[in-house]
Amino acid sequence: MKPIYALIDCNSFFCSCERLFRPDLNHRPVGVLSNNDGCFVSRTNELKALGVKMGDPYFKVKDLCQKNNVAVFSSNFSLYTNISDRVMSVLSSFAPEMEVYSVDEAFLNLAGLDVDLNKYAREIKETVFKWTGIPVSVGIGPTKTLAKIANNLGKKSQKAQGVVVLMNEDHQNIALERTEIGDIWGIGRKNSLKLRGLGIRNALQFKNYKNEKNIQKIFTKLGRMTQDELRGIPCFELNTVIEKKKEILCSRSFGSPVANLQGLRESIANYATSACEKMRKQESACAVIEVFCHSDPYKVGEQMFYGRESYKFLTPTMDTRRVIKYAWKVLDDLFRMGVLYKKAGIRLSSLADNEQLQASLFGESDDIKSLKLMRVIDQVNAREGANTLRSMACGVDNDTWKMRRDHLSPRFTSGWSNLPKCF
DNA sequence: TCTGGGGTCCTAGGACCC
DNA sequence: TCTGGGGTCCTAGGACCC
Repeated sequence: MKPIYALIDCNSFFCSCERLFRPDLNHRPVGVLSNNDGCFVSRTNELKALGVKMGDPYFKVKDLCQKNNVAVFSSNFSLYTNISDRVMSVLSSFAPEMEVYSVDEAFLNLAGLDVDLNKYAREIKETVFKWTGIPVSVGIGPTKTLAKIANNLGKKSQKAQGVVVLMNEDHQNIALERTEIGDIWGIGRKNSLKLRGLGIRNALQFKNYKNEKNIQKIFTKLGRMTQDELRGIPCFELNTVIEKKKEILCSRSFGSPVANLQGLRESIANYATSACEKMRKQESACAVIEVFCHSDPYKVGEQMFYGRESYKFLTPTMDTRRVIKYAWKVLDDLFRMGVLYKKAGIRLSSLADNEQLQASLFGESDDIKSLKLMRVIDQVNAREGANTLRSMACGVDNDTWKMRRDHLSPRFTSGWSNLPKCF
């Protein structure tokens, strides 16, 4: 049976989450900042109308925001994932198959359902809003890429009211003509420039471009598949099983620059700790770690320093202590006196299922005791709160490298003391 | 003063093997 | 002296996504 994809996308998701607990913000422009209060990662329509773009650094538009009474928030991911779970749970009742594509998007396969697609899409939208308070848009098409395009149009068009169905080719062609080449899912900045070089400006022209070999050559297999998807030929399937991550990365920019090795070591120990926690949660162990640190790439007139190096374990490990120990060795090699570091991070890769753990004849390996210890630490931290138990390597009371979150909303859904009060 | 973080996939090219 | 060629695996780097 041919698939019928519905893409459901939450409107201005992070902002909508903030508004849930602050209905007074419903008609005010709202924006949510990235970590470190760096740049905008979510904007409501009112904020977009003021000309603030995705990724705009906050400091550049601070005045504009103040003048226009914009409500600005630091990102509060525990709140957003909590709300996301609720939205996904509602969505899952509308089709037998669902792929959670990101924190604010999901694909459903509606094939085989005996419904009027337009009506059903509206029902999905209204139900999610009624049960969670989050506004969503729904786009429907025979391929994921067309569903994405339908969804985008639904968001933009007043008439559509957040719902667009693109199941017949005439409608598809009209939609594709209105879609700029860079707005197609999978066509980014670089590739849209190259396509413009071929005289292709919108999605319809891309669909009708006949030299497929050329497309394959310039834009690789993914570009070719995207072209077929525009033609209604499904190339990307629904991924209904949640797969284990193939690599786990944890990195942060520092609140203020770090010049000493101790500060870097503490930050890396913290990032390693949270990366390892994630890794154990999916029952994996890593064979390779990579540590990186660099200075501020935006500082003009200063030499940019970028260091990265990896370490390969003889046997995969899931022991935070072992990861920190070798991450520090790598870091000590990377460290240069006199560099002002702006960001550091660690990547765990070559992840294997932890059942495959085996003792090494040479060197260290995880033993039963260390596995048990890690389990206990994870359990305690799950119950008592993150970082209740942690390595001394993570440091105490050293705030220099920590990130800034000056506009954080209360933890409405994850801290009793922050429950909204009604009196 | 102030510019995010966490992922995936694809390809090219080198190393290595027979 | 003559110095192949195909397959596989790994890695780095690029591009993309949200």
